[in-house]
Amino acid sequence: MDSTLASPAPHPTLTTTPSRPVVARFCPSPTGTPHVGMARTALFNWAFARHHGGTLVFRIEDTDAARNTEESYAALIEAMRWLGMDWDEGPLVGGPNGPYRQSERAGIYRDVAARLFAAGHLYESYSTGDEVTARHLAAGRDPKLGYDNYDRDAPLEFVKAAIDTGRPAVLRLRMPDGDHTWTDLVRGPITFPAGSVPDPVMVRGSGEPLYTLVNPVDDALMGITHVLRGEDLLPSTPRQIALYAALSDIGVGTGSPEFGHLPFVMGQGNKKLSKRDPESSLFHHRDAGFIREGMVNYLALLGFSLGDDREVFSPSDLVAAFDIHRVLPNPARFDLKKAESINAAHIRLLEADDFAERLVPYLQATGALPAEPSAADLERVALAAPLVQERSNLMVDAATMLDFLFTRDFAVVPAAAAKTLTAAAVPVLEAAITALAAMSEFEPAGIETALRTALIDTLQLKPRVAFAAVRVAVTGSTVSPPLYESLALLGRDITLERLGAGLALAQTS
RNA sequence: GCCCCCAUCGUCUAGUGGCCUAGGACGUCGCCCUUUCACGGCGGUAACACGGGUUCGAAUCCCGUUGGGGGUACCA
Repeated sequence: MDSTLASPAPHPTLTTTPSRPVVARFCPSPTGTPHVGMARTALFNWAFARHHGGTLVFRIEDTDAARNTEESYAALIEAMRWLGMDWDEGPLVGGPNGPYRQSERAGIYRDVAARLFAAGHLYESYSTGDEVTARHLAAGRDPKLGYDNYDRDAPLEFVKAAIDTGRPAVLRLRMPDGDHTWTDLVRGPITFPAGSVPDPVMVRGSGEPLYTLVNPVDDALMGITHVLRGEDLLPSTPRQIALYAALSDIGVGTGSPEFGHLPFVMGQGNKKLSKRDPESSLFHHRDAGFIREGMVNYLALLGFSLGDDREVFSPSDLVAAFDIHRVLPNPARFDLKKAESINAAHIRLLEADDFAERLVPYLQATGALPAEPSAADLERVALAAPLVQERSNLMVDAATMLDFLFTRDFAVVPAAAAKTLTAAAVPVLEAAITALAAMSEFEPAGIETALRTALIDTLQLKPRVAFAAVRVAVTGSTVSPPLYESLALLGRDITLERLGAGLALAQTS
């Protein structure tokens, strides 16, 4: 479904610097299970890099040893692979600027921090939060104001007293004077007024570097040209830009990348999709039956559109059309209904054998298929899959509808039995059994003829009444794939057996 | 409190001053097709937050208000 798209005019900064190839990055922290908002951020970086023929760096920000786990690191990789997003530098593939896990880069940060300090960009700060507040109060300022930059030129006695008590110093970045301004790729010009950004802490008293230092240092060292990230990081941009300038000054990197702040992905109400919410879990949706094309497509629609009225598109369509300047600045709600509808469209687009193949794990998850299905099992899946491909929004819908064909402990859904397998169904099932038992060859067209003759013509029943009883008795549910094909696939023996059991149920109702 | 961001149908969006009595999709409602469920088809419902400007003309530009969100850490 690739198609040629009229490309909108590229942004000036992207066309006037062709000598600077795009290097984007995706740098999650391995905490918890992959989040749909995180996946959307990864997707936009991936699409951006691929659209511009650039490089995608995948970096793991695991400096917080207390919160990071190997398990979620593995989940991150799995998520990227499932969605089909490849990377040019990072875990598993390596690259010229490794290592790509921050936990393995401690020496680099120590070195850079020392040089920044030596050059005067970082300074030692001894003030505690209480002291800062006390100074604000004494000066008649709002005590909620942030750090007051006091230690830039703290009196010698203050410093000596602090050292005497054994209090360690943190290292702060000396922010430049004047307004802090940049042109955001999705929001346009943004300005933080002079004095509104206090000198931020870069290195803890313990000597450990903070995210505020580590993230820009790696971006500089890895040659990142474009940073696309969540809008929660927007207020931290001024201090990052200041850091890039300081880094550039000591010979690390070549200045600031461009920034684009992506809108939040919201849940119900006006809240960010929380990590506690199952709807936020990428794998939850995969297990529920989203296919990667559907998930990628829906995620792309959260803040982006092609501009025409086309909403169903492939990952390669996305790459071809992606334009960071078309990304909307306002938050988008994750709407499961819409997501499922997009997913359904992609399921229908699948080749029949591809769909059958992807169905296997879902049939295994329900227990319909064994862990190692036989060739006959797979053959049966291939024959049955086309019956449900068009009627499934999610892969589990398909697996659920097909369960009656595979299950060994068949049982009619109680609600369906109560509704359909009543006394009125007795003559219907009796006639169906007689008609089907008399058939010579058990195939769909013949089954249709036999049932229509016996039930519609002879018993003078409405089709919806006649077939409902047969459907429930044989498939266990009022909802099923097309009836004649289903019976044929099940085979005559099992069909008659289930009709007999259904008849017994109806007689005792 | 202070700083920043955001604002078109319930939801995602199209829309970059006239093509807009605002288009599409999801949802929802009704009808058609139909052995169930889907698919498909037809039709309905429903929005430019508010107030001022600028302009011959504003959903589109500017200002303000209101509302929502984020930040304000020796978390990331």
